[in-house]
Amino acid sequence: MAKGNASRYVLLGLLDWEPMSGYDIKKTVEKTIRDFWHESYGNIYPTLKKFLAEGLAKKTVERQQGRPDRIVYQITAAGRRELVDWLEEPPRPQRARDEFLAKFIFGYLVPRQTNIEQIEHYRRKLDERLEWYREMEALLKRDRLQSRKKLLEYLTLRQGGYVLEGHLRWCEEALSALRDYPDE
Amino acid sequence: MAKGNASRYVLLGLLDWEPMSGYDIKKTVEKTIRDFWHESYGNIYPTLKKFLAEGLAKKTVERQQGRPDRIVYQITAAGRRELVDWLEEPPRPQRARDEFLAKFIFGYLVPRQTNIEQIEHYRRKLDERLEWYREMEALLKRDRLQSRKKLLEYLTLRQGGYVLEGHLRWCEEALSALRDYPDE
DNA sequence: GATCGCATGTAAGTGGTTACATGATTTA
DNA sequence: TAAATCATGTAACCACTTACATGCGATC
Repeated sequence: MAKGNASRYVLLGLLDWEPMSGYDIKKTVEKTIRDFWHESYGNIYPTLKKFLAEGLAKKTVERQQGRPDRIVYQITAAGRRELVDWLEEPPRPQRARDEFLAKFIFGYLVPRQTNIEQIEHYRRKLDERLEWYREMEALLKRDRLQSRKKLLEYLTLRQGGYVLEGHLRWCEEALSALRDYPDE
Repeated sequence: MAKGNASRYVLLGLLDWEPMSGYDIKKTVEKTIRDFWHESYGNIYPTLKKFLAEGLAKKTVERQQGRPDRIVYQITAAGRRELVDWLEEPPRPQRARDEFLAKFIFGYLVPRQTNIEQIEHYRRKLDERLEWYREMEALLKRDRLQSRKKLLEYLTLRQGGYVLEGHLRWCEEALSALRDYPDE
């Protein structure tokens, strides 16, 4: 039975994409899956060390001049087995925590104008994500038929697109409802 | 400056709705905001005790026959001040972690049929949420014009609706793309 | 001369969850 | 008679995050 620790398996999955250093993992997360995942160095480096101890990955050290050594981790057969075990388990029900909505629902305690400003701020963030999304979509759309791996990458991104669209529509609805609402 | 601990302020917010026991808080979360929030007793009870120590809430004990005492917590002026401070701060950027998508994107390591089954499982969960959503929407739609508090409650729910819709559409797209995909 | 990118790591702290303990009452 | 509801709590554990430390080379 796999551990409940999803982060572990995401790191294993990234190493299955290709051998990487801890630093590379951070970059890769921020470039490719940042819409639904994040990792900190404080989590990455200790986890990679555990992989070595458990035989789920092996390392090779790349000496560099004028730079620290790169420690590149490669997934092992045992690592891939653990990853597959986890992949086959049904995902655990998500326990949501949306800080924006939490603030929003208690927003009757602050002026209406504050509610509006917070949605506008939220929308600007969404616009930034949308820009990133469009670039990624253009990139992935082309080779989505190459392999199931590519198709799954593309579809994963697409979910982000649907959700973004939903959020943006909501912003418009919420803004116009609040602007129309009479002052108390 | 408010602490980074959002859970704390959600509990304070719920106590602002009305005085409640820890048990009530759990029920209220599951009935009204479960689409974007969750709480465990192991978090609720210690937090309520801290509120007492910090003067953010006060308690009254309701004796009952044949049942344990109910300890009802009521927010204080100081508690409301802390809550408002938090509400006025811009929400911190969300650090997403979606376990379903994490499993999905590495799904090329398991049979295509597993990918399909996991989406179907996911969609069934969404259908359950949709049912709950429709009931709640009918309830809240009526009195959304009563007060800004009600309007914000309704709008919060609406975001859930937009996101649900997006997820459901995605399921259809992903299922048909995967069903069409040739076996390797 | 400051900051950014490269690159690795750790120690202390945070913000919880899980599992357990208790026990009467009501419902299936 | 088993399980669910009511009701409170704690102790052990977990999965991280934050802040710090190091240090060279390149860019602004």
